[in-house]
Amino acid sequence: MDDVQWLDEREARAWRGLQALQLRLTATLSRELAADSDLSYPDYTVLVVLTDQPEGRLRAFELGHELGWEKSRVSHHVSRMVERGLVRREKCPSDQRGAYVVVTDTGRKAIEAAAPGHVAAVRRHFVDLLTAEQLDTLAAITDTVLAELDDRPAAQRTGSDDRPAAQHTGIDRGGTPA
Amino acid sequence: MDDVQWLDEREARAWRGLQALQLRLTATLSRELAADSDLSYPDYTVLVVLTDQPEGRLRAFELGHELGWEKSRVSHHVSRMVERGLVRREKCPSDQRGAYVVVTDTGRKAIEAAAPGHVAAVRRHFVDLLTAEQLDTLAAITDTVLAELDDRPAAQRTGSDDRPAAQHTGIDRGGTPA
DNA sequence: ACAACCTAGGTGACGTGTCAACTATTCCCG
DNA sequence: CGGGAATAGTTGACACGTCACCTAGGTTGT
Repeated sequence: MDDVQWLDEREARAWRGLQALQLRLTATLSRELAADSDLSYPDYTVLVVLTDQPEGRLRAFELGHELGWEKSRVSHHVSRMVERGLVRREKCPSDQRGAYVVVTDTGRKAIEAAAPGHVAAVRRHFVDLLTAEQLDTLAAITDTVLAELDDRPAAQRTGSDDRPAAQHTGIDRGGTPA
Repeated sequence: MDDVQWLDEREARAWRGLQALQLRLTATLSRELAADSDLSYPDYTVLVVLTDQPEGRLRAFELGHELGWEKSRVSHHVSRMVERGLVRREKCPSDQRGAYVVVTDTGRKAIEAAAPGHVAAVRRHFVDLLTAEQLDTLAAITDTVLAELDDRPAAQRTGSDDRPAAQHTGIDRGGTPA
């Protein structure tokens, strides 16, 4: 039974590194975000997507699609955010099943206050440490892997099966923060 | 107040990609692992580290150190694994505060059964999709970023502050599974 | 029109993680 | 030796995520 192809040294280094990176980097970023704002990291990503919309609103399934979240995760997290006044739900006139998630003024203020610090943290701990070539290679890697994952639909994700697009920390320079 | 350095296109692509990758890849791997074994992904990583030890045992803080986990996470997770018979706790004779975490026969059988499939999944969804150059670049990236994170100790981690080493899926070819 | 099916969303239970606080031991230094 | 500081580990409260399941509303085909 032992014709298993274990990872060789090069493969293991990359794989272990990726896992450690994920663990430590997201922990650090979410801790720093929590320390100087009232937002958790998931809160932040939701608000980024919503404030990117012209009306500050999105159907729940579209939000889930942007974030790559399952619908139940969207629902649970939106409920928590509603309790804290960051977003509110509105019913959808054209589809009686539907629900809009709308950013409130409180939510807008919160992300505007948090964004500069968070982007700085992303730079400090990640982006600014890498060369342009490394960034491009990383993007190529993620494209490859995500493309393969999208072939196999992978359980109940909201929306159809192209990969999530948002989750940024603010792309454009000089627009609204996030 | 708007002298914030937002991310440019190249930076945003890499950063978004990394986040999406992390989300989708870990979700897929842990779902597949759960589907064809009785182990969660955290269970698996704990058992990998323990079964790498000659005696199948490690002090709790060493385990946390290997995994990059905080001590309370170690404690909580070990408690859950004890309930399911995968590991047990033993007291440490040389340090009265201490506790060993020891893999049980059940635990050993579980990881031996799970490892081949999991390694195959890591290959299928990740390692085998990338070139040697991409793997090396990725390892370089993670080394750089983790080195920076280790400078700023980052809250209560178990043990000292060099970065976690294990979390592999089996490095050597032909050794024990894991 | 009607049944079968699909889609949008919510819910409850439960596993997972973090933080803060606490106990118990050990270390270290005057 | 004695007392403060560091270390090892646990615990409880709570945020986060997933799964399985449920409801209700739309869609499609005959």
